[in-house]
Amino acid sequence: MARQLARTAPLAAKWRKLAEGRCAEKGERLTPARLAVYAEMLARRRAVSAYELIGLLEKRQERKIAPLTVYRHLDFLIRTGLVHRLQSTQTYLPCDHPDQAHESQFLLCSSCGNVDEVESTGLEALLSRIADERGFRPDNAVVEVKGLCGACAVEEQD
Amino acid sequence: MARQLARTAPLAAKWRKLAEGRCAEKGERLTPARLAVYAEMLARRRAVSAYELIGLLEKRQERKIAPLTVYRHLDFLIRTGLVHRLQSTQTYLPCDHPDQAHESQFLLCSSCGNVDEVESTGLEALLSRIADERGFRPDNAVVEVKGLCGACAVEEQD
DNA sequence: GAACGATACGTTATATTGTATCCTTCGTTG
DNA sequence: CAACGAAGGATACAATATAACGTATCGTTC
Repeated sequence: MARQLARTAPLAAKWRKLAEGRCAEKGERLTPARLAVYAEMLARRRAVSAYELIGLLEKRQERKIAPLTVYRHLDFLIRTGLVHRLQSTQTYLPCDHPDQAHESQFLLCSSCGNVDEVESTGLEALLSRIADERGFRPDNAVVEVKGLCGACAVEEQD
Repeated sequence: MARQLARTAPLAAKWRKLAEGRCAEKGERLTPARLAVYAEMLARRRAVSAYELIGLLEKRQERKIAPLTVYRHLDFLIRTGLVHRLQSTQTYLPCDHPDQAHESQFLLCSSCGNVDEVESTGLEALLSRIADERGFRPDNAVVEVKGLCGACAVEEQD
């Protein structure tokens, strides 16, 4: 197992602490395999598909990894709020707001692929109100805006 | 071709007119095959997956239909605003607001599967503002709220 | 109406994303 | 350490979506 640990992407203490904290809160176990997947995602800091992630992990660990394995780890990471799934691109992104669990909204740049995670309580409130008016009891909301990020919008003007 | 037309789901004049109007606006062609897919979707009036739709069409037309065919028709229907794609369930739903093109938000019931299409200009405005504050130039927004519809929420109380 | 370009359609194969099943391993707890 | 439940692994497969290529159809222009 020491070998496997040695082949995990470097993980800043900040993120490790965060993961430990979340697991403690939710009564989940933070295993090396789970941590390895999280570390790999943090090493990229961008949205990756599940299969991209498999490739990255296989390369780092020099062994085959079954899709199901990664999907289970992703489930875990999403359950604990450490990772978000972007529905409109079927990709996964480590949460960028370590402070506390929350609902997020995302701005996806269709040019450079960058994703900006934002948190608007105003938007959440409005969504709640809209649901409420229709007798709908909301559980969770997917809000993903596609467009051009600031940098790419500027470039395009030229 | 008469055979194929005969095996198209019935399509109320209202929806046919709508499709014709949208095509005229956008310079698209409204072919029998496209209309058949639209009619099939309207006959269900609920969100269906692409492969469900293939099955329905194959049954009605008594012949094999390649996935790509249906995906192309779906592209067309989405382009013309006649159909929405629900990102969080990878399903497709005929638009329920025939008046004019628009951005929609969706309330998806996780119990009965019903989808309520709503249109909130307030929400759109807020999303624009959030994007604008970050220099993001929005193109289109995915807003999909999962939860329990009124009817299912009541049932669950028992 | 013949020729042409653009759009739509069909077929085959394949890529991508995600699950089912079954068994093994690990960690805790008594 | 025995027993139990959670986590991990292997194999197979299901579901969703696209690539590449050729053919047919439509609309225009001559």
